[in-house]
Amino acid sequence: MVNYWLFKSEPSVYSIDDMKRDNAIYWEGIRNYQARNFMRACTVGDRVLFYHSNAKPPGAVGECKIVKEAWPDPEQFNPESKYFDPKASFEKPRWTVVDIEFVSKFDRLVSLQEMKENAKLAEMKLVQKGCRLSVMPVSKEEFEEVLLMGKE
DNA sequence: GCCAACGTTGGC
DNA sequence: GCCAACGTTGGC
Repeated sequence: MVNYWLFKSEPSVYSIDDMKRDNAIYWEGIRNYQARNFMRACTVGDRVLFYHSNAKPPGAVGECKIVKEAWPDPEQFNPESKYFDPKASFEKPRWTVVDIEFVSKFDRLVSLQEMKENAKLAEMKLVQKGCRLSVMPVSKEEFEEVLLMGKE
């Protein structure tokens, strides 16, 4: 079964254009348990909305897919990394990454405001107040609606 | 740059 | 286990 997700990234740190250039990466640096647990539920072939947060304007900009399921985030073991976690060990890793691959960049950005204004997306986690999750599930219908909004 | 909404930490 | 203090996220 295919699941649908939304991954947030700050474009000043890593944008959809970086994603397009690199083609496939592991999604490093998630340090929130809820987001981590969603990543652990990702399966190969799941579809991902790529979202620009802290941007002007914030919004969905493209599509990716899961190509490798959860494995330990190597950054947690690296003292030089800003994602280093002294409480993590090889025996007991705390944090997880998944590998994603670029699928497409939207013709146009689908802004957060547009998504809030679309009645079909009223139940979407993203548009609900106080949602700061950087990895979150999306329904099939919501995913397809956002894809449609990103065309033309 | 501000600040609301959370999540995490650590003293007790 | 409570909760105050602190840190982070992310829209505006």
